[in-house]
Order: sequence, then structure tokens, then C-alpha cells
Amino acid sequence: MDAKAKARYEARAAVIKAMGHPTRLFIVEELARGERCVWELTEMVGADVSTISKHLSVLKNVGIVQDEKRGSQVFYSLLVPCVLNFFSCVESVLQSRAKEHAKLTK
Amino acid sequence: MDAKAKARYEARAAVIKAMGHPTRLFIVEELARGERCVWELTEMVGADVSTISKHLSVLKNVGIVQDEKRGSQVFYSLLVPCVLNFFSCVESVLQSRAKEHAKLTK
DNA sequence: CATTCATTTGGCCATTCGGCCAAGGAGCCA
DNA sequence: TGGCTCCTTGGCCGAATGGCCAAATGAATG
Repeated sequence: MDAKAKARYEARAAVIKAMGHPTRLFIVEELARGERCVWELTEMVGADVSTISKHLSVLKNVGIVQDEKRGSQVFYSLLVPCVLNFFSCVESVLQSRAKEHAKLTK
Repeated sequence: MDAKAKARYEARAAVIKAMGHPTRLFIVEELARGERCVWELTEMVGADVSTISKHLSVLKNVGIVQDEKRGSQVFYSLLVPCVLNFFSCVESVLQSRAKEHAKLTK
């Protein structure tokens, strides 16, 4: 694996990694329903505002969401909806794992 | 978000998180071509065998790959091929980011 | 049964992550 | 202007991650 290939895998991994956190996963799913401002998400998640803000900046930095300031509020929205496709695949991974587990405990 | 919902997001995030590492991403892509034993992957990646072995166990624990011992070697294979769908979406995230960047530097 | 080869596991260390709190803008309204 | 609300940033700290080396395990072969 040369340096160029390595950089490509790192860029890809960064995007996926950004989704690899329960709170950020929740945020992405919620933004799929429509734009939300920071305190709305904060209320839903039940964490500190600063925590949510940092999660949002992670998602923004990799290009999954975008922000728009309107008045005193900042509204976030999903920039790349195809990330939602992850969910169905993840579910099938979880199911296949459940199946494996059942097999082992048979 | 109640405890049950939280647990569901954690389980999902764990699967995605397992993909969120350049080396593991490479391994998944390579296993999509067919089964590989540990040292083959080790050679391709160019890291320590123990490192690769640990990456493989991460992927195995979340149910993305499976292992099969044959003789003195352990062959890994992709259990849930739909994870490959991630790649095209990740590419479009990267492209949308590139586009944003171009807009900013205009 | 000793040895060798393929892999996993444990330990250690540096780095990153994720959470909260506190402080710092930025816009709005009196 | 002063004070409010909304959000971001910096700092701190405990926990998790990722890498290597060294040691343990397990199978195959002499």
C-alpha cells in the first residue's frame, strides 16, 4: 500500500468514523427528517450543548452535514442523504450476528 | 432518548465504527475479492501480524467477517457484502466536500 | 516429542476521543 | 449600551484506541 493509496483509505475512513458514534448516528437520522438547530438536538439527546456542538462539527468537517446561520440560531441539515443507506446494511450485520450467536448456543 | 434506544444506537455505531479505520477498510475491500489468510493481509498492509490479527478480531466481533481454520492457517471472509455499498456513498461525501472547498476558495 | 510455522493474546505506551465546565463571540431586543 | 439567548472554543481528565514487541497457543512435520 503506497502513500497515495493510504491517504485515500484515510480519507474514506474519516467519513465512516464520523458516523461511528451513537450520538452522531442519532443526529444524522434526525437530520434526515429535516433541518434542526443545535438546541433542538441537544434537548433530544440530553447532553451538554458543547458536546452536541462538537459532534456537529465532526460531521460538518467530513462533509456529511452543513450549517446555516439564521438569526441567532444555527440550523444543521443533511448534505449527503445516501449515508442513510448505511442503516439497512448495519441492521443486516446485526441480524447475521444474532444468527451466529444462536448457532453457537444451540 | 431512553435506554433501549440508546442501546440500539450503540450497537449500530459499533458496526460502523469497526469500518472507520483505514486498515480495516482495506481489509474489507480485499476480502470482497475472496477469502484471505492473516499473513496475506499482513503482507499487503505492511504492519505487524499482531496488529492485523487485532483488526480482524474487531471486524469479526461485530459480525462483518468470519474466520475458518484450515490446517495451520486461518482464512477470513466477508460475511455481509452490503458493507461494500458504503464505499460509493463515501466517495460522494468526499466529492461534495471537494465541491464545498472549491466554492470557498473561489 | 521437539521444532517450526501461523496466529492470537497480553502488556506497554503514546495518541485520540468524548464528556463536562467555563469562557468567548455573535445576533437580538429593550 | 447592556443584557439576553444561542452556539462555539479551549481546557481538563478519564477512557478507549492503535501500534509494536514478546510470550503463549495450536497445528503440522520431522
